[in-house]
Amino acid sequence: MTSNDILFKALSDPARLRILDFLRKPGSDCCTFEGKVCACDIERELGLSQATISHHMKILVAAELVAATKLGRWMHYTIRPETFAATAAWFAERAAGTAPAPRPKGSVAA
Amino acid sequence: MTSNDILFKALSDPARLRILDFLRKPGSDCCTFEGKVCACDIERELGLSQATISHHMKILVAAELVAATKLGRWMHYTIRPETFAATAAWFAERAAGTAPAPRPKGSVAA
DNA sequence: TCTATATATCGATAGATTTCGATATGTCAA
DNA sequence: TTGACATATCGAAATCTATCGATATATAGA
Repeated sequence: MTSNDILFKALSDPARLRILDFLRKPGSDCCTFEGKVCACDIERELGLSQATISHHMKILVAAELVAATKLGRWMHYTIRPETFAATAAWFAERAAGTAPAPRPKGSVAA
Repeated sequence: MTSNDILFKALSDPARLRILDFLRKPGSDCCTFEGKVCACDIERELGLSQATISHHMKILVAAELVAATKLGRWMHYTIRPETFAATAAWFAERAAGTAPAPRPKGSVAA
């Protein structure tokens, strides 16, 4: 599996897309603080079991879409903008029809 | 299923990613003509059965990643750059951390 | 240390997905 | 119309995935 395979597999589940959306605009309940969202918030937002949320977060972190930091008992999650930016470039490249190998540097249309 | 779900599911299979790559830089064999690739070329390139390729192409077309045109007995496939551009914007939006709803028009960082 | 809480892991199950061979459909050329 | 070829669809097998309850691990507080 390439890292692209891992990335797109991570994005290919509706629950995980909802999690990414929630990380962008979390509510002001519970442990959420300064855009850092804890797992229990996500669990309540999605209505899935704790085990399932833990599983999804592991996949999102492995795909480098989300960063995880442990604060005491809580895990706090945030979007990783670099990965989104790199993926935006991947799509922009293909939208522009340019081949990946023989491209002059700096020409990514992102 | 939203159209994003369909799109990301279409991208979440290694065989389909290889097909998208091949559509960008097809060889000069067989029916390939002016960047239009026929199903038999893809079949030979990937080493999968004809039924499997047909299945994958259906998914890529449904996700609007690929356009299909029938020429006589042959199906010719091409990348749909609009979809890649729109998806690039989707990622760029999230890389920039902007929310989708209350955003002034024209501020997408793509 | 003991208890409560937050998250991770395990094992199982239901449902989805990939893949194939077989067959159907559609199109061109005799 | 008939035969050959390209692609689509069908039905089945194997594998993968999402989900859960149960349990383990880790941390904070008493």
